[in-house]
Amino acid sequence: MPLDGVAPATPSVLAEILDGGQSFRWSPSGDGWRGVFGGEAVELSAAPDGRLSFSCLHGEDTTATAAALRDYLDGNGDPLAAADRLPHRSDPALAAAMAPFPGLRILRQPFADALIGFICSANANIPRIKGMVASLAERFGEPIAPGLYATPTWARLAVATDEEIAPCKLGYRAAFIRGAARMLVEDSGFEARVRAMPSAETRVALMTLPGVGPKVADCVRLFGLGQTDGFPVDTWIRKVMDMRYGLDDWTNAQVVRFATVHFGTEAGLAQQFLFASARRGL
DNA sequence: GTCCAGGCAAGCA
DNA sequence: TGCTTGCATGGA
Repeated sequence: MPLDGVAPATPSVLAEILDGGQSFRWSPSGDGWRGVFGGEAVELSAAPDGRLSFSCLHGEDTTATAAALRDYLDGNGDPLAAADRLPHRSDPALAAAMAPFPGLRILRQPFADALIGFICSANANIPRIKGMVASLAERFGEPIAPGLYATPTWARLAVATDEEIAPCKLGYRAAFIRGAARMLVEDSGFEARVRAMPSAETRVALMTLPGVGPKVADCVRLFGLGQTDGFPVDTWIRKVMDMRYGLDDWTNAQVVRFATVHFGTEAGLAQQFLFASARRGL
């Protein structure tokens, strides 16, 4: 059925939104996508003109799923207006990166989805991250539709045994996931507290979790907490900033500061345009 | 077989 | 504060 109240996205832009490295929970299905966020499982597709439609893969209450999906896709935001607030008029490299992806937006993922995904992301490529996240969900999450499993709870992950978690092939990330889960179970107010913090404090607080350094903290801020000024610097962004902005001899911390000043409150969206563009070799 | 991957933590200068 | 190294493993 139609998904109202969400800015349009062409099929190629929808693909970049869902499967471009923000979330690791979507896979191609027919002419659209099938995926999970939190405890929702849906199919989602875009018409050539950008109109979105979806179907709920579980339960009866399609209205609640539509509302959740609208929020996930930033239905209250205006991606074109947000993009226009970026300094594309004076920044040709940014303008070139933006052109292929009109309507690209930052997903508003559940905190746990972002934290689990990006702890797993350390030193792994996107296909592998998707495998790790799917494996964790299948093993520790509740089944919600055929072949689809909800994001595991912290409580369940906190008590995962070595034997249980080994088949997920997380490598050294297994200790990070379990350690973070234990901290979040121990401190049940953590998420609400960091949500109420200013960006800089949120970043420091997130970095107290095992497996969360500056880059993962910025990913969680941006994708899981709606802090749009987050500017994660990974290997791809590092290359872009070196080549296009001449920052070769800057540290990552300096690059983050540059991006915050140059791109402003929508720095995260700029980052996503640059990331998408770089990864496609544009 | 080699290189790389949406890095982090620990050790050290 | 900033640099170096080790880390588990699979994808390309």
